[in-house]
This record gives sequence, structure tokens and C-alpha cells, in this order.
Amino acid sequence: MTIKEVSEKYNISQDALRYYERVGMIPPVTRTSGGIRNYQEEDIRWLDLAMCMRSAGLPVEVMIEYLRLFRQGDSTIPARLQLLTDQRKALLAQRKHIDEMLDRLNYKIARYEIAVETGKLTWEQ
Amino acid sequence: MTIKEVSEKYNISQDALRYYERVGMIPPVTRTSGGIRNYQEEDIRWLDLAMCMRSAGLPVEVMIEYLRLFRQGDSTIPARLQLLTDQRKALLAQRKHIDEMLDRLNYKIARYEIAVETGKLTWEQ
DNA sequence: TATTGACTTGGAGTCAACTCCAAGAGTTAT
DNA sequence: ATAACTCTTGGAGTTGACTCCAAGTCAATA
Repeated sequence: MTIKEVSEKYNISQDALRYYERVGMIPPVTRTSGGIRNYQEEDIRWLDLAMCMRSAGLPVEVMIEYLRLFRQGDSTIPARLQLLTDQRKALLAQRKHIDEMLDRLNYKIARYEIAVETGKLTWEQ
Repeated sequence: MTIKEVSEKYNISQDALRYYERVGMIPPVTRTSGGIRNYQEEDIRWLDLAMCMRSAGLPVEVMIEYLRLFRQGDSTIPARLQLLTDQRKALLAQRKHIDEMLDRLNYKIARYEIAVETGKLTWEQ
């Protein structure tokens, strides 16, 4: 798969794909003899993990560190486990923030829906 | 409440507090006769809403727009309702991303926990 | 083989959301 | 009233995550 195909299939810019590789968020992508990126299944698997982390809001830096540890081999398994549990904790906290805001939004929306009928809103920010 | 007290109580920097006010994410804060910020209950309520939005990851720009509409009065109630439902949609999408990553993390962590016992990990990124 | 279009790199630019700084004014304790 | 501290503003600087650009190389088609 060329960078263009990957970019279109996974809806991510070519620049972002090159950036992820450059900063070490994914391993160096397989190339053709001419030096052109030719994504293989394994490249895609790394990319998929990286995109999943990013779309959940985890920092690029975390994925870089995970990959760095991974490439050092089995001795870093405990460190990787630690990293993963830290990130799980962070995501659970973030989800809690989102749920708090959702509660607030639901309350507001309910009141605004009534207000749209009546044209007036009683003490609400 | 002075800016320092608010900063400490709500664990947010004084600079961020001034920034929120400057960009219009919260209304101008009540001042003493000398021009020093003196947060009242209502100032705190706006701040609380703003901080809740930010910690859920909603953009500053959205809160600015909400406040702008709010200050124009009841005629903007439908627009505010629209804004709120848009943000709810965005948060639900974001929560879905987080849940996907959490599933993935839980799977990985389970495998890594086993690997920590045995010292080896079988095909895993 | 020449052209066209997609690809390459290194580096600069952008954007959001703060964060820091300097110079000066307000407030409190002695 | 003087020191010591906290506050003010405007504006510059920083960080993270891309995004854009220029100059050049590679590949497919006429």
C-alpha cells in the first residue's frame, strides 16, 4: 500500500503518516527499492495502534515510549505493563471528566428544550 | 476571593484564570475599587462551567461562543441549544474512542500480566 | 524518452491553549 | 511611610501535534 492509499483508507493525512514515522511513534515503514513507502500488514498494525491511541487523546510521547521499550525486547515487559496501566488510568479519569460534562449537558439541554417552547429560560447560565 | 485563592482552591493557574477572562470564556470578573479581581459566587459558577468543559476536552472556542450567545439574551436560546447538542455529540464520540482504546488496553494488560509471570510475550505489539 | 504526477526529505510555519515576563500599581504589616 | 508582597496589564514565548513548502527523485504513461 502506498502512502496515498493508506491515507485515504484510514482517513489520515500523508503528512501525519510521515510525522508518526519520523518521531518514532511507529517503526520505520517498509520501502520499495526506490525508497518509497510500501505499507505492509505489520506496518498497518502499528499504525492502527498509534491512531487508536491518538484518537483516544493519549499523547504521541506515550506511543513513542511504548515502541522504544518494545524494540528493546522482553526485558522491558514490566515497564510496558506499567506504561499500559498508567494510560488506562488516565483514560478512565478522562472518561469520568467527559461523563461529568455529559451529565451537565443533558441537564442543560433538557432545560433549553423546554425554553425553546416557552421562549424563556429561568435562571440558567 | 482573590485570584490566588481561586487558583489554589480549584487547582488552576492564575495565568489560566486571567486567560479565560481575557478571551471571553468567562464574563469579566468582579473587581475591587482598586481594580483587583474579587471572584463572587456567580464568577465562580461561570468558571466552574468553563473548567468542566475544558477538562472534558471541549475547545475554549466553544465556551466563548456559548457565552457570547448567552449575553445576547433569550433570542439566542435555539442557537445555544444547538451548540449544546453538538457538543454532546462530540463528547459521545470521544467517549467511544476512549472505550475502544480501553478495550484494547485491557486486552493487552491481561496478556502482559501473564507475560510478567512467564517472562515472555507471544505475538503482541 | 519526455512528461506528468506521486513520492521523498529537511525544515519552517501554524494553531490551540496556555505560560512566562517586565514594568508598574494596590495592599498589608511594621 | 516604607518594605514586602500580591496584584495588574500587554505582549512575548512555549508545547504538542501536526501541516505546509521547496527542491529534488521515482514511476507510469504517451
